Amino acid sequence: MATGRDVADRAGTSTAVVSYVFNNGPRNVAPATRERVLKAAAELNYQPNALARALSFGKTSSIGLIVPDIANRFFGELARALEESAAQRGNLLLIGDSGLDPERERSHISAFVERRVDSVVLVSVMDEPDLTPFTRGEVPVVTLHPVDPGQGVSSISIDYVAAAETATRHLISHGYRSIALFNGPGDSAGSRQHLDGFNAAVDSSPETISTIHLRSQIARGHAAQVALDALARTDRPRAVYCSTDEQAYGVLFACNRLGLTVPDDVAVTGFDGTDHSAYSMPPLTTIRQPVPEMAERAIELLTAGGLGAPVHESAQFELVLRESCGPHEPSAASLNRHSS
Amino acid sequence: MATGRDVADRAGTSTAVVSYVFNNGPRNVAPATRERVLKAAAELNYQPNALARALSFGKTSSIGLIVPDIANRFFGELARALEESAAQRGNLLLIGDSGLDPERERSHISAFVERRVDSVVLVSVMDEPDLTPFTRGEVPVVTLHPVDPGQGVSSISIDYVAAAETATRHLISHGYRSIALFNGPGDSAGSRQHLDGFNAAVDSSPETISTIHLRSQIARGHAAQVALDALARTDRPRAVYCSTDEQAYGVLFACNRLGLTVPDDVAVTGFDGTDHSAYSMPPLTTIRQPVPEMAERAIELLTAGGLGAPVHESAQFELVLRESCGPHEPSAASLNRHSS
DNA sequence: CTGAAAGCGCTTACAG
DNA sequence: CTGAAAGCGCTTACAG
Repeated sequence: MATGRDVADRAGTSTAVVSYVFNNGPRNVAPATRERVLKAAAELNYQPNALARALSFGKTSSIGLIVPDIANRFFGELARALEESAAQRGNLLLIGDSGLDPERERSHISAFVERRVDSVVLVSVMDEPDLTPFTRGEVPVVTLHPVDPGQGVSSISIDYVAAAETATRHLISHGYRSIALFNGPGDSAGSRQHLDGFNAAVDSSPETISTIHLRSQIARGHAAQVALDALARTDRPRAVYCSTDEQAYGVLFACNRLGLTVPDDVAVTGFDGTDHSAYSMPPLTTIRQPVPEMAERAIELLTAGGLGAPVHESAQFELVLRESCGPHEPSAASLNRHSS
Repeated sequence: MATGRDVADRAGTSTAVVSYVFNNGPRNVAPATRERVLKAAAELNYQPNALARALSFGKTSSIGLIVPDIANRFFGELARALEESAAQRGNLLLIGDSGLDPERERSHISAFVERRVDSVVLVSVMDEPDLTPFTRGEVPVVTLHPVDPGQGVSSISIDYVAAAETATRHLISHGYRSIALFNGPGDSAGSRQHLDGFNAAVDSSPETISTIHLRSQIARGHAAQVALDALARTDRPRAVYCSTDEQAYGVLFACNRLGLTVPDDVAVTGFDGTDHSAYSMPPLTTIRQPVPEMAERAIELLTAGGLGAPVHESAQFELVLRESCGPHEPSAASLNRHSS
């Protein structure tokens, strides 16, 4: 591939001038010279080497994104939004998929710092990811979930506990007295937050609510299996709070297989609120995370320059009322928006 | 951040030696010296700069992937599979999302060649993407859809026409005589292939089949809208062949809204066959693309070294029989991936 | 086994 | 307005 040297030679000038014209600065170039350079570059199909540029310039104009599972719609929508916001500021978004594997996440973290991305957006698969490669590499990061303030990185996230409580309360307000918490796998910080919010709603209810706890992987198929078992029992719950939309789809599927009608036999709520939640059968009542806003804000923080003191911002979730919980009153709809 | 120079100084040696120990070659290093280097590196949190490394080494060990829409499950699964295959060979997969925008695709293409990825996997949003940046940058590329052989790049893809014909034939074999082709937007090469396969099946049928042509964006919501209009009519088709699973989900949703039962009132086939197709209501009969195999093969070609003559390989699709077309015979059922 | 030096392809003060 | 030169942080023949 042609280099700046080749272009300079052909244009009868120096590499400095080639650089000046390709960067519109920092020095002026005589119009005639600029023409010659452009012409030579075109003839040689010159494509500046971004590696060399970044090395001497000290910036790669790229932002890394690490997500647990890129095939999950929520992260797909997130990547799309981030990419858009990054592109608007002239940054390239590099997406790394951990495939739900901590080891792969770690390897992406070091790959990104070694490649000197300017900053990174992280959604970790771990409770306490090792962020030191970032901090000692001085690369600013914002996580999109709560993070220990001692880690020295920023975060933007909704209040999961409050959101879980809101959704559970909604179920209770429908009169359901037997509710399942359908949580994620393992004992992660995330699943604890769902549990806390769920319990808060149950405990503060004047009525007695009977609860059961179910868990499954996030994958739809696995959730369906677990739901199939749990809902086949005669003492099945009247409603189920799901910690992700994916799991809710699995529950919906299981109900359908068992001949159970949603919401008449079983009510269901989801969590995340990607646009597909409007097209499930029935459409899903769910907690919507404000993905575009979170993405925009994350990129804003990251491109604002320097790593100032870490900030921890909270984003507003929204309980989106649809059909999976039963009919709701018009007034209830507006009441339930923007809680917390 | 610490550099190799810093490490060398602290270890009382040269940068060459630092390089030798971090790369295990190409020269040997005395055990004692290696220890000192490792120790110094650890103390300084040394992270080799991959930019500089790539610049002098002439390889970035990274593969670019460009997809039309990363939020689409099919591309999500593809990215996951590619990432896996790439990682196994010590390569980082960089994912670029075009967001269905030709301009963004172009910008990713140049971004990737400027950053000197070693090779790229492309799924274009265009019929005839401009591949010259790749060819003149000498970066090997494989597209995952048919491509003009004159372009000088490789491709791996299923035979869309044959697949479309297979699915349509299946619909006809169920006895449906009024079939809609639910195609993608615009007059792309892709939609023409679906049309050709569809027509081939219809034309070769001994029975007369009445057909109508519908089109929508790939997005589920848009497909649902179009289906809602088309299926509300009294002369609605008895079956609909969809060019993607996403559109099929939209059709399923529309049927549900209209009180139509699938497959009793309307039969539906999808295309792509991501794992979610097993969990729609009802589970979707669809054409499955062998994503893991295609991904593995693509990475294999790309990492085999050098850009030999472009190859054009065809992958095997599979008609996965489920419930959205009506009951099928046991013999056919052996193809059924999911049973309930 | 180890080091000084050139080179990868850019950018940018510094002189002219 | 333009060029020679140093520097970004590595790797790797080439000498010792």
